[in-house]
Amino acid sequence: MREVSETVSANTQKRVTSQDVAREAGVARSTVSYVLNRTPHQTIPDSTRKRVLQAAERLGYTPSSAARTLRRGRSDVVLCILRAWPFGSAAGTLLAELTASFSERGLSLVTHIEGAGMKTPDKVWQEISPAAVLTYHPVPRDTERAMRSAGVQSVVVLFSAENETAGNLIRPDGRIGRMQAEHVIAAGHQRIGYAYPEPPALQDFAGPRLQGVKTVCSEAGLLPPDVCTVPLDAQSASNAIKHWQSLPQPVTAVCAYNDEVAQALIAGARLSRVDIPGELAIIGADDIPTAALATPPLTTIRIDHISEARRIVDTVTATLAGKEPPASWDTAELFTAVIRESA
Amino acid sequence: MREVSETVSANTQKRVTSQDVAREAGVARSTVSYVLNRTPHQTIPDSTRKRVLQAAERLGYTPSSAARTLRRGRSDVVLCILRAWPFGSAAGTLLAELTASFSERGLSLVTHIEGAGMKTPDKVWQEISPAAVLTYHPVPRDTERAMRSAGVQSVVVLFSAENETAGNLIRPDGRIGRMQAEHVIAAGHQRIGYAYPEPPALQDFAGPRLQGVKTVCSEAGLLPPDVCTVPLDAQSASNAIKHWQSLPQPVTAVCAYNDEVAQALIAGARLSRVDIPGELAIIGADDIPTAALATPPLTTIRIDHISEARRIVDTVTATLAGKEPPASWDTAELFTAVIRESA
DNA sequence: TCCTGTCACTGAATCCTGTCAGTGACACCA
DNA sequence: TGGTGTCACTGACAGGATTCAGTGACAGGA
Repeated sequence: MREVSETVSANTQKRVTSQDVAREAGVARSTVSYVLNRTPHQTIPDSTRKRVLQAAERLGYTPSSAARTLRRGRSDVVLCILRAWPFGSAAGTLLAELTASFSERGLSLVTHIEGAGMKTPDKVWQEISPAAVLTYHPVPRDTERAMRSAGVQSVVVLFSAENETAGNLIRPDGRIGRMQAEHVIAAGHQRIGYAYPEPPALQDFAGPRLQGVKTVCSEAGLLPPDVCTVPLDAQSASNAIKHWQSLPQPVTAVCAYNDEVAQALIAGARLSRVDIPGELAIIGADDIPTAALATPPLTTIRIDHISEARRIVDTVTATLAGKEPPASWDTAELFTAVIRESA
Repeated sequence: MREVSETVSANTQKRVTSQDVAREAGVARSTVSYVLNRTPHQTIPDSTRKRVLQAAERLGYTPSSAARTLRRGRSDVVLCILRAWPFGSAAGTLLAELTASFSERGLSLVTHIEGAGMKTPDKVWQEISPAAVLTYHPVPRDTERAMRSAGVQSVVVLFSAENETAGNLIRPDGRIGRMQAEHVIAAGHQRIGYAYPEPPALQDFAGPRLQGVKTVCSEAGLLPPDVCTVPLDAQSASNAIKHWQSLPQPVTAVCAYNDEVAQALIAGARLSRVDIPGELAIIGADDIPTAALATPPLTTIRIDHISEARRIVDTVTATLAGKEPPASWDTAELFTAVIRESA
């Protein structure tokens, strides 16, 4: 009883507004606003400024983001929408880097992970009217229009074959496939396999990587890579390996979509007593923390999330300022081959 | 030149307001509001309702979240604040489950991953005035007060020794440690080691788990577990294993903070040619996707993120409704031991 | 002395929505 | 015929911050 009423009264507490601060400092609301926002071309003597600042501090004033957003027509929030794909620690580090870079520009980043089995694609963007939306998957034309008319100024699609229009920033993941293939071909392998991930949500990522491998194979005059979908369990991986070894011209090196798939392959190889890298070379991608801990340690392609984040932030801020976003990626600093023992 | 001006004009496009919809449908603005919100006790004939709905559709009307939030005094957004710890796929699945559960209750979840090396702890919560804030780390008293006075109605701390006050929901991770220890003791082990994670951000999680192991050891009349901090590389893990084996009464089973640490131990064991589970049993926690793929497959404690999400959502919605949140967790359905080969 | 310009500040309009208090029109009952 | 009640809808205000267009006081120049 008592606790309930306490909770209620706590909820009922009035908000401290700039009006209250103005009263406390003995000035008009507008003056408070000018002081707090350091509005240019408004001359405020230090004495007044200090009075206002102290009053705000004393009352614990927090400006209402809703009111400010309403007035200014846009917020300082950037929304990143992620599909509920099984993402690993790579996403975590990228998000942390993005947050840091955006906050240097006065923007704050929030992420929305789409729900698992949701009926309607939800519309968080209309709940928080962000200044910009970032997605890692294609956005339908009319959804984009709806976002725009809801006040979103910049919609940046990070991955998608479809949305390759101006303002969008497609990470050149084909380059990852290229580097994988180049590495194993340089090591003397002549027939290459590709381990494709199972979850459909990963399509947009896997497609370009596979394409890179294909391109290199054809440039080198080799047969195209033999593609197997490899779910994350040892038995399936073992089957894939058997398939590759039973081909007329057997596969001796496999490029895996990412390090998790690569680790599945390692587990599968152990099951069928196939030696890695002796009988089969395996190269992963992403360089997740456990890649170095595998048996044998995984050769992989590392993605530099710091420079990735920087480029994304540059694009968004340019678009918000109405400028033309900068050109494309500096691939050289984005991807690095990490050579360990598996290939 | 042309492109810039196009961008600008695109930005300048007017927002479609409920006023526009009203004009289009030939009714008053309030009527539009009543129709769109299905306000109870307002009788609107179907003909008018349809006219309004169609007008809204035709104009592509999206209500301004800022104005609505301003008016109602609170938004329907729940903000989850995460430290930039190196989180794995466990966090991803939990977040997806949370999103789905919240959206059933009409709330949308966004996540803020705190930046890597940021000077001031940033204040996203005052950028989006959420209805509730969820954190996985302790919140200072005055920060909580500031949130409350900024309109946040419910602050729920999911993990913390300090914030064990009403309304907070502390996941009983001690139970995970208990289950790990009980499993290896039941298998006959007499001396237990604990592999503690290195990143300081993981303290709040690791502490309770370790405590659970300690409790079980003392209940069973064994020596307390020997604790080593194990960074995620094979060499460090190998050193830890050597240390455990050199003790007067050597450790024969290790409980690892999580599966990643456990995988590091496996890699370390391979380096020093220690057989698992023959010479050393290892049990992890979290059951991440690669746990089943390790060599040998990892015995671990799985966390049921679906029931975890449900409980969290129940707590938040109860608090928002002014009711007393439900009692504590149903541990039995939350954690399950997954027995594989490593212990 | 009068005019102009800067300083320091204020009043009011604006952004868009939710909601309360009405208001005609019409039906129903006595 | 007069009174009551529901229906279907409208007008106006509130919510908090930003910002434009002033305004009174004072200094400086002619």
